[in-house]
Parts: sequence; structure tokens; C-alpha cells
Amino acid sequence: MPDTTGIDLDAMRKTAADTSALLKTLANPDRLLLLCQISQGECCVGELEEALDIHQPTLSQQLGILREEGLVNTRREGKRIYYSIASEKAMAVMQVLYEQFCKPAARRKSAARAH
Amino acid sequence: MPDTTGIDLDAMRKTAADTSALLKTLANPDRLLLLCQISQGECCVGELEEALDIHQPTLSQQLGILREEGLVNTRREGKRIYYSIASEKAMAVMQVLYEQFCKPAARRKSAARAH
DNA sequence: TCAATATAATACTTTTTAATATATTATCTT
DNA sequence: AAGATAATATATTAAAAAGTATTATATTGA
Repeated sequence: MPDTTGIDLDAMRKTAADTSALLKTLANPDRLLLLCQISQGECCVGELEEALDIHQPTLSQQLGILREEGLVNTRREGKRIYYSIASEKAMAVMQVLYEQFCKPAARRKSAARAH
Repeated sequence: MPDTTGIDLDAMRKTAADTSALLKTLANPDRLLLLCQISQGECCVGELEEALDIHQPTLSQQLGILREEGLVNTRREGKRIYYSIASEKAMAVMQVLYEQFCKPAARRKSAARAH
């Protein structure tokens, strides 16, 4: 009987590596705030800077990481560059994070209802 | 008119920090595999070691991190220590990760259906 | 004393973060 | 067209902090 355990495990490891790559990209407060803001509608760097009060080089650096990891798209309009969400997977995770961390009251209610 | 922007932003930063702490804990392939396994039912260290082929001190170290961060519970039974999931938030995130990374076919179908 | 698990100690590499400076691209003014 | 300004990106670097893997040892219970 062939040992299929190792094969499955290799596939799982690969998936785990991909998954943890996304999580790692998300695991930074600035980037979470940026994605949160961008997810509510396309915005340019200046708007992000003002809304989140992160100073420009840091902002650009973090946006660069989000770009490299394929989480956001960009579009130039004159001097400005507009960012929007590019990754469904990232959005799916952000949605859950929002439910778990930003809407605790509502969550508790529906959890209670479920009992 | 008081500037309420800063107050909201502080709250958001706090939430973002909490959120990224969880993400950081999850952002490691070994820990993802461990949680995945444990989420399918309580298991002891030996079972995890065999199922995932991670060697003992590393395993114990990663389990230690999951414990410290409150993601898992432990229960001793004789020589063995059984691990189970302790965090609803972590499970909610794991569930989405599973849907996004481990069930791509099913996901694509339902996405297509939605059009 | 053995089995199961945890902790400690260490050495190493890799990341992260933050700050400052500079470059690029586009628009505006004269 | 020249130069000034605005918006954004890139480069550089320094310092701190984390992550990883390994080997050895300790704890707890049977």
C-alpha cells in the first residue's frame, strides 16, 4: 500500500505557505487600515495620507507591498494615482476581520440568538 | 467644531493592532497546519507530530505560541496533553481561509452562479 | 525508568520599521 | 520652452526586532 500521507501533506504545506503569505501581508496595522479605506472605494494616495495620517514615504512603501503582493490595483489620473482592491481572497479575509473585530456587539447578538 | 477624526483614528489603530496580532500568529505555515488539524477535533501532541511531520521541539514551540495567544486550550490526560481550539475569532478566519485556499473549485462555481 | 511534552539556550538569518534624501511624472505659469 | 510645484515612488541606510532551527535538558506521569 503506497503511503499517500506524504503527498497530501506536501499539497497542504504548499497551500499553507500560500495562505500564510497573504496573512503576512495583512498582518500590519498600517496595511490593514489602508485596505480598509481602499475597500470602501478607490482612493488616491493623498486621500489615504489625510484619512490615516501616515506620512508619505511610509505610505508609499506599504502601498508598494500591497501592490507587489497583488492586493491592490493602481490607475493614474494626471498627477494622482488611484488605488483599488485587486484580490478577492484578501477581501474575503478583510470581511471576516471586520465582522470579528469591528462589529463585536452585532456579532454577540447573533451568537446569542444561535443558542 | 471639535476634530473627531483623530479619535476615530485612534480607535481604528487600536483595532488594527489587535487584528494584526491575530494575523501575525496565523501567518506561519506550521501554525496554520496545526490549527487546521486541531480544528477537526481535539488532538494530542503525538498525533500532531505524526500527522504533520514537524519535529517535537519545533512543534512544542509553535503550540506554545498558539497557547500564549489564546488560540488553543489544553487538557492533560495522563502523559498526554490534548489541544483544542479556544478562539472563535481565529476559527472564523480559518474558515474563510479554508474556503479561499482549500476549496477553489467550489468557490469558483458559486462565484460563477452569482453572475 | 520510560514515554510524552515542555522549556532553555544558542546561533543564525531574515524582517521590519523608520527616517532622510532623492527621483519621477505631470501640470501650471510665464 | 523653462522652470516651478504637486503628487507619488524609490533608494538608502540604520537599528531593532523577529523568526527559525538545533541541541540539550527538564518536567510530569505511568
